[in-house]
Amino acid sequence: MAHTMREVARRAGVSLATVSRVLNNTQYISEETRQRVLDAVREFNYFKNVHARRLATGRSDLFGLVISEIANPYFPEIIRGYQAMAWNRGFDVLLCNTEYDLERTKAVMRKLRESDVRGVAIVTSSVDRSMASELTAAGIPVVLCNSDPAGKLVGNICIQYEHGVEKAIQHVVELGHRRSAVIAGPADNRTAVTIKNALVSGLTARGLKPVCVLESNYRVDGGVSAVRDVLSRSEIPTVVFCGNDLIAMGAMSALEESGVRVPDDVSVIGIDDIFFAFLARPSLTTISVPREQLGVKAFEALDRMLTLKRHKGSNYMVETDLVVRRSTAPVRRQTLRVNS
Amino acid sequence: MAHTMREVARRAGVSLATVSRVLNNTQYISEETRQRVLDAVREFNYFKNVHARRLATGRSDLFGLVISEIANPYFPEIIRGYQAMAWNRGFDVLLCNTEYDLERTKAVMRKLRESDVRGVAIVTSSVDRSMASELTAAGIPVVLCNSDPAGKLVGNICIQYEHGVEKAIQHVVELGHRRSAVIAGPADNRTAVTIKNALVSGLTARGLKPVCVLESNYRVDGGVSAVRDVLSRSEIPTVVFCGNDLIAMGAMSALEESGVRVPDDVSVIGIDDIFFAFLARPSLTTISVPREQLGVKAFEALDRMLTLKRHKGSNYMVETDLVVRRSTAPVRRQTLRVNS
DNA sequence: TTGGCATATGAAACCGGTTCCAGAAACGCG
DNA sequence: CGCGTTTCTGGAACCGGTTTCATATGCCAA
Repeated sequence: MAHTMREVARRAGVSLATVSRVLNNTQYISEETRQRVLDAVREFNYFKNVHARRLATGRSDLFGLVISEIANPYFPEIIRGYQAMAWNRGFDVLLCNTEYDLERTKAVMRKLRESDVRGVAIVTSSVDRSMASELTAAGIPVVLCNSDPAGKLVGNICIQYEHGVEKAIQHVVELGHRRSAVIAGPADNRTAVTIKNALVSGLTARGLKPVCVLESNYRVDGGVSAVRDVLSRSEIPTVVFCGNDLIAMGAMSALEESGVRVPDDVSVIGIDDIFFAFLARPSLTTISVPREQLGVKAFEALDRMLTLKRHKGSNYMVETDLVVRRSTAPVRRQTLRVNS
Repeated sequence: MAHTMREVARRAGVSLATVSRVLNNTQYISEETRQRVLDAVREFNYFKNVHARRLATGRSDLFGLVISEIANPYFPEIIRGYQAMAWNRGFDVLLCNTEYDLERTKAVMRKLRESDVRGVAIVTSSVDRSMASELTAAGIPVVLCNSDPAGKLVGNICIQYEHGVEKAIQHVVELGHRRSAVIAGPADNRTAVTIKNALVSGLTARGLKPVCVLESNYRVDGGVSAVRDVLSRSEIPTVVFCGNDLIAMGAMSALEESGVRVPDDVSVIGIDDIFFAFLARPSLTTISVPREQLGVKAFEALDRMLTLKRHKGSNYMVETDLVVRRSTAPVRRQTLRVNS
């Protein structure tokens, strides 16, 4: 077992309280005593026990971050932004993934409460507000993503897909496209629905009403099978809007596999601008979401709620934008022929 | 503030100890008392405080995992494997990233000690053994990756690159290649050096001595600039071995940009088989590393050391294999011409 | 009837820190 | 010189649980 503060105190010939004061830089401590204590600390290679400290202070220097799965390339930048903020302020991050599983999500909420974290950012829409209320009920501030407006102990960060979507539509209109398709994310996902609606209404408003709107999972294989579906129909679109970049990559693969060239025959647009979007071939035109900034904002939102005496949350927003790469091109006039 | 066990005890009309017993399923407790306590718990929506529990038991139900950066696509699967093991056994994971920064790394080690985690897996070679010794000195078992042989409180998991490398070389030999190049990872990275040596000696042994061996960072841009270097030389290789998949992707980009076709003119081989390797165009031939399994093994190694009375660590290994995709092809006879 | 054991519960010590309160020493000022 | 401050330190309560030890009851065998 490691050394305790008592041992250090005894070694330095001072009281427990004094050691604590030296280590926390509080109160008046004579330079001489400080040195004696620090020497003893060094000698024992002493470390404070976080758990004891947390218990004693009643505060936990921990912030929670809830994502759905680490393997999803959407999250890394969010984590990084959030974690950087926390670390810089001397806090730690408890990273939890729901794995899209309800039981697991409940366990996560429980864990967060037990650890009495100072605040929790939930950046996946696989957790709905009612689950979060368990945290707020315990007085823990929460910030959500694309959820309902903020309230007591609840902040909300809205990703403004509209602007990016608008620019994307503008882009394809300029390229002369007339027939579009939408491959949205899962229908039970708040964000996916928001995006789908933004796309469909935006396209319709510009006279580009999609020839089909499909639902899919948020993974590559979802994009693959959705494209097969699209290609099996009578009317083939010249541009496909995808609910995220993974779907878009699956879509591109499947298109190429069927002998449809991207972007010559069909243009593809994704959402998120994940790290690999620019490495795809052709590199992916996509609506970028400032994810690192999202992580930063999420932390700030929590920090703010904690300092305010009335723990009223606020609404924040982050903007999206279009990143034009090589997966979009002008329409070709002739009709498309698809391989068997 | 949340409710405490004392309040629950008072509400249920029992003692503190009894509540603890009910909640931990220890000792003899009458069914009637149990129910009364559970009712009170439900009524207050009571949660135990982890910190208090940890302090009281002296154990921390936490395992540490040290990586270099979350944004690196090498890590997600490792994290997932490790975390899954921990969760299934009722443990939590404290995820720490060094960001390749020495100060930060020290802070991480400190943090891990303070949190008195049960064990730590260090799966990045940016942390050397001497840093880890701070943990073992405190009696915390550690498992490393591609490090020195195991010892007291130290386990080691070796990724057997040799087999995968051997198969990769076999593969390119069969394709008729004669001139190779190696773009290795950073020279100050243990693993990168191991791989480089395996490649160079393997290639040399098969009469394919590389025309050049470059060092690079482990990122895409590293691959890009390394390829520029390669192409500026008099002798152009027909196959390029890369230290990881990101380098390989950068290499492919840079090659295509210079008008060199992959795999027609030059074949490219990566290492790791990250998620995006199969999405690259052309899809990347690569030496796969079973990363999820690595995470699982790392946890098992720690678990084992903890149960053994003598905390002697063991050596483990995980195998690599070649995944042939589209970035490798038979050599073409004619000489390659490079764009300006 | 009594001794012994299993069952059920409470009182209190303890984990390793923080912090309040009090007291001592040193200092400044009238 | 005496008194109020400021500086420095120790004692002890406390955070919220776990766990040991002691006690009480019920039951069965001797």
